[in-house]
Amino acid sequence: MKIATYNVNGINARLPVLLRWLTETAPDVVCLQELKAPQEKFPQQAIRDAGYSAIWKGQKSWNGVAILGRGIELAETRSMLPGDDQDEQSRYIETIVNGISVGCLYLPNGNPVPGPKFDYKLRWFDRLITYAASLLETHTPTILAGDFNVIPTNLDASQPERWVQDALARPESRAAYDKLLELGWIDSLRKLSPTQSIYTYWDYYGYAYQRNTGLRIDHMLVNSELSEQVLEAGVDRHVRGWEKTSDHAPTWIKLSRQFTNPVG
DNA sequence: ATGCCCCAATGTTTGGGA
Repeated sequence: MKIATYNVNGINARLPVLLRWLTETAPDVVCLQELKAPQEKFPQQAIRDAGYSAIWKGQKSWNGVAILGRGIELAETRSMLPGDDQDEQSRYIETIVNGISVGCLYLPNGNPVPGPKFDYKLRWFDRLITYAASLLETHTPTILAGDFNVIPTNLDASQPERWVQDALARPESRAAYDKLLELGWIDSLRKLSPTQSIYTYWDYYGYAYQRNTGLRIDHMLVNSELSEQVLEAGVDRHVRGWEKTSDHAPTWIKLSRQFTNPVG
């Protein structure tokens, strides 16, 4: 079974790239971020025609998250992060599929620092830490996947010095990410590649992809019950080289468990 | 230090991204 996460940077602008990638790699479950579309503008039919059902939480212009399931209907278990009923930004959606709890998240960017956007990022992170701690108590195989907007260590940026003052690498952001790991969440890609520089994002400008000046900011955190089933983890970096592509590349893990759906 | 590029909106630019 393969689970992936992909910040598409506009679901409608990215539809041809998304469909091409789905057809090419046939992931079983896909977490999407940055739909940049209101609820009614999600391209449900095109995705269904490609063999995937979807649940999504849209928002006009910004944010927006979705989960796709290959040949299986998904039941939404949650569509916002607990802890702030006033939060109107669409940044979390969750389902349970094939016995795995799947949380799809788009953490705030937080720039500029300091400022209200950075404060919001840290508050959102605090809510995530609280909720993530409660998830561990269920002992259900669980994954939290998405764009965390955090460069966890200097190994995760090609030019770490450039990001020192940035919300993606600020000590407060890194400390919050570290807190998740201290709770027991496991960074799948880093566990399988402890010393390798792996990037999931490259700037549109400055030929960043061609120069491989990237960041690792999309993460797949698993609990111990799921970690023991992770066989492989990787990034489909070639997708970043396609026409009209996102600035992020799809990131995935392969599990030992079989994906059982009506289609097979 | 700044811009570069790209998206959505109802634009002839702006805000947001990272």
